[in-house]
Amino acid sequence: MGKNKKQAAPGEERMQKVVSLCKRRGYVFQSSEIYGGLNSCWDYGPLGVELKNNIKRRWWKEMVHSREDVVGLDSSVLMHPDIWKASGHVDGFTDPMVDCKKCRRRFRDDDFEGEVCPVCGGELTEQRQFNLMFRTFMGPLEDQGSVVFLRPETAQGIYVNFLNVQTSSRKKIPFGIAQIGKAFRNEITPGNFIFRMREFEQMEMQYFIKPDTGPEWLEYWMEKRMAWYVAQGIRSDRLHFHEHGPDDLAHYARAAYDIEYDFPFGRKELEGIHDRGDFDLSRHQEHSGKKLTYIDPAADERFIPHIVETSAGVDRSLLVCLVDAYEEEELEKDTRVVLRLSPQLAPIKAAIFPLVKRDGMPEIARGIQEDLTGRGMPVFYDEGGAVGRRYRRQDEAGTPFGITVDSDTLTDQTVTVRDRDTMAQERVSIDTLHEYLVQRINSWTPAVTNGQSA
RNA sequence: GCGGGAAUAGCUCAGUUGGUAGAGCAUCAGCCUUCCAAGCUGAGGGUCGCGGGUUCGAGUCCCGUUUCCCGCUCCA
Repeated sequence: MGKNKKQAAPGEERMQKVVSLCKRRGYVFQSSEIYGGLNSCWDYGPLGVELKNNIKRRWWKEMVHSREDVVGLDSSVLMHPDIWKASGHVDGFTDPMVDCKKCRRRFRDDDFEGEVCPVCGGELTEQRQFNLMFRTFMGPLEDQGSVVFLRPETAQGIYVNFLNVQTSSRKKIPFGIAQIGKAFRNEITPGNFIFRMREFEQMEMQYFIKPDTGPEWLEYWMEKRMAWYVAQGIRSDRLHFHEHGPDDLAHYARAAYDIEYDFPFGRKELEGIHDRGDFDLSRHQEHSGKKLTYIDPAADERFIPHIVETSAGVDRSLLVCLVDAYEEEELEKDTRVVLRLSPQLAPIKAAIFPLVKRDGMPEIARGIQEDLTGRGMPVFYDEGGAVGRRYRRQDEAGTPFGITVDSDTLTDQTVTVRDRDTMAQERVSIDTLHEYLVQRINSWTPAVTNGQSA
């Protein structure tokens, strides 16, 4: 127990430890740090970018490559300003707000009528506009006619390309369009590390369906998306569905479920799965004047498709991976900090150590490193300090396998492969090492969670 | 945006009533070591978040500002 240390709530403390580890090991740095930092912006370090890319790659593989009914898209961040009128973002994202000077509460101006605070009766500030979209200018002239917005979501880029994609890919309904990309929101209150940032990345899939088949597809995608998180190794007992009630249902949605996770700072949204009906395409048809009708001559059908979307945050997924994987394991002599990332997501797949720096062990270890690297496997070589210490460093970084060259290697050409999670060792022949590791990584399945959160 | 707390080496922190910075760990270079942190020797690294002010002198006092954390609003 510390002396005058602030009493941190257990969750808060755990969160700080993850943030600290992120910086120490090169997962996440604060943006513009040497200039004092920039609020709500974070940079991904060498390990962070690997983890992030792995998450995106696995999402894409599941949502696009492993299906014949979903194709990809990469639309631009800057789009025609009218798109945001059609989408409702110009109105919906511009909230008139007032604050109570007495009790400090904040209200949407349209939440109530009157001159005083509905809670305490105190005096209110003047109405202020909060536009959650970032504005900038297209071209060198900064006048009203050149205003464009940084997209606050990637979905609209999909909707406005619906016909392009559908006709060029010759997809028939039902089919989906997937996209991964940055989005920007001037959040009133960012925070909780990378949970709510003003610049963030989304993984979205818009699934176009026949009218009024929303409920069944909603159910289908809810199940798929939940299973995806579990397959990435996230503890299922920390994942939950949350149904939006009539009050918190967005303007575009007919029905909406969130996948939520029990973060150290509370149960928060990870991904939204929404039945958007025909809201989006109807609105764009109306605003653009272009017919956005799906036509199937064979079936003699024409209609504006309905949409079920799955909209996930890349950064939030990454945070969940880290928070979920972080564990402090009490051993006899010390505490082991281990990041139990799925081997498929782990930035470094294996670390290679010579047990001692002599008898040619470093040379053999270097040879193994070169071989694995040459085959495209991210590995790490380390010969500094005692081997136990080197194992621990990799435990923190989430590296699933430790390969050690010892004196037996000199005679029988085998190495030990040490498992991050169990610390158990196995002897493997060097010439089958790559195959062995690939097999271990690909065959990995999440452990069954026992319902007990740490 | 409002209220509360914080900011000193990469990390965790110490710094007495204001006298111009220290520890452990980490890093690097050696040495030693046959498998799970904390063996030995040495080295590098800080204009104490930033900007003002008070003072002969500010990490220490005052003001402003930025950032982070905790509460109120949002939702990927």
